[in-house]
Parts: sequence; structure tokens; C-alpha cells
Amino acid sequence: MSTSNGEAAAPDEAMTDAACEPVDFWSAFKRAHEVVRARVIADTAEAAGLSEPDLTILANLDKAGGSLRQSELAASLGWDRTRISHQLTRMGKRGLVTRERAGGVTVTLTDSGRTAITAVHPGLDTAVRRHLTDKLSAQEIETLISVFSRL
Amino acid sequence: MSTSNGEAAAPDEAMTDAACEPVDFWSAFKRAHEVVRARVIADTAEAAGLSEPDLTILANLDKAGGSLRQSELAASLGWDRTRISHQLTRMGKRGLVTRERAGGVTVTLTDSGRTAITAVHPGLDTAVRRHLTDKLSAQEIETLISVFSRL
DNA sequence: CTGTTAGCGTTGACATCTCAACACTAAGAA
DNA sequence: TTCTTAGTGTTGAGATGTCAACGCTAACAG
Repeated sequence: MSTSNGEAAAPDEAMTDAACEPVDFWSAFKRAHEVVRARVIADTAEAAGLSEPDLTILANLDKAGGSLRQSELAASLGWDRTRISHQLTRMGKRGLVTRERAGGVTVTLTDSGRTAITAVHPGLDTAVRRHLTDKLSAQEIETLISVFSRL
Repeated sequence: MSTSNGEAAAPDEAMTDAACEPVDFWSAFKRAHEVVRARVIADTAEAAGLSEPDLTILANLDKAGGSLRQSELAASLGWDRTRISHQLTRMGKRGLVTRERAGGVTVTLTDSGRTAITAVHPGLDTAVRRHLTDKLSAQEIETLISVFSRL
């Protein structure tokens, strides 16, 4: 409609032509991440009335058996202390987790939280397949794993 | 105990190397994106007293010659209208851009804004190379470009 | 016992992002 | 003209992320 200027504005062009500028390659990376993120969250968290950080915390707690030290949660996610603290405060108000002092602080799933993550978990795997891995060949996935672990 | 089959997957499965599950592959994707983003921003925007959204807006305005319709800015970035509006309000208060009504709204770099983006631009390219493309082989970059454009 | 140090978590202020609701303009239909 | 519709931008509220400053606890030295 408006971008008839033959150069800018079209990220698709930047992508197919990314070999020329590292910055365009980085833009394509950001765009791909954002697109997949939005689709996966729409199919999982949003469909269950949860936010993305809610889902991230709940999934990690569930994988660890239902409770974790707050610092371990932070470390396993690569999150800041204050970010975890604020997020758990919000989730506590909504009844998804509880916190108890025991040396550090131990975070535990409530029944409500366990119910929520149990309901979402299978859909999460399905959504990631549908929006990401199903669109890639086995060899591409291998390459990406190698690349991601190097960064 | 929720993951009765999560880690007990038969060894003969011999999945394509690392990421046993799509969800783990997705986590690695998110982590890689976040790591590169943090490093690039630290070396560019933060070093110049700008935020990431500041830098994104300024770079796009500069590439377009210094001014753009607000709606075109939003379209070229894939951002929401309200997001652009709030961000430009903040940047306007800091003297980086001006806005004028002309049918729609035209956004223009101030001298201050142009100075800022001009100072950062070369460092941006360098940072992306250092933290991203220099760590990848030409073939890997080719593969990633193909993957990103498919998503 | 007292002071120090380090680790862990909280809090408040502020920046950012999203959503819903509203306002303004332009173009076309009645 | 008047009404309607679409496109565009703003605003306010709430959720989220980041930073600096603070409080608490444990370990340890004096």
C-alpha cells in the first residue's frame, strides 16, 4: 500500500538478503523469535487464562516435582532475583503458588497451580511442534541446537 | 511426580542429539535470543544512554531519511499503534523526535535524535558481528536465514 | 559478644507493553 | 446535509521488567 519505495520497510526482503548485513540477520532472528513466541503463547497460556511468565514458572515448578528454592528457580530460568520476586508475588495473589521461609524461600505449587499447568502441558508440546519443530528438518534442528548452545 | 516419561525416555530412541523434546528446543531458542539481545543492547544502546525501543525507532527513522508516518513506522516494525504512541510520547519528552499532524502524524528526528543514532550506528553493526554472526559459519548462517524466513 | 561480610529476598520507583475505550478525520452513502 | 464506516492516534489502567536501596540471616573473625 504505502511502501512503494523500493528499499526499506519489507523485513521479508531483509531476510532473503540477509547475507549482506549482519544487522538484517539479527532483525530476522528477532522477528522469527517474536512470531513463534506469540503463536505458542496464544495457543497455550492465553487459552488457559495464564500469562507467559505464569506459564514459565508453573512449568518449571512442575518439572521439578512441585517446589523449588526461589534462587534455583531464578538460576534455571536465567531470571533476575527481583523479577522472580515480583512475579511470584503476583502469582501468589492469584493463588497459583505459595512461599515459605526455610533457610531461603521455597516456592510450591498450589492445587490450583498444579491443575492449571497439568491442563496446559500437553497443549504446550503440541503448539511448539506445530509452530516450530514441524516446520524444520531434522538436520536443521541439529544445526540450530549447535548454534544455540554456542551463544 | 508429573514427568513419568519425561526423563525416562528409552536410550534407544537416540533422538537427534540434544533436545529430547520440542519444548526444550524452544527453550534453547528463547535463551539464545535473550543472550544475544542483552549483549548487543549493552554494547550499543546502553552505552549511548538509549533504551532498546529508543534505538529501534531511531534506526528506522534514520534509514527512512529522518521522518515517517506513524502508521508506517508501526507497520515496518510490526508494532501496535498504542505501543508506538506511548514510546514516541516518551521519546518526545526527551527531545529525540517531534510529531506533526499532516493527515496522519509525521514523526521526525530532531538534531539530538540524529546525533544519537549516528553515533550508535557503526557500533551496532560491530556488536551484532561480535555477538552473533562471527560465531557462526557461513553455512550455518545460510541455514538460519532459510529457517527464519519460513517461520 | 560485636562487627563484618556475603547471600538471598523484598520493596518502591520508573520504563515498557498490552488492552479497552475514546476522539478525530476522511470518504462515501442516504 | 447528515449518517455511517474505516483508518488513525491518544489515553488510562493494569501487567510486566529493571534498577537501586534496603532488610534479614548465616558464617566467620576480632
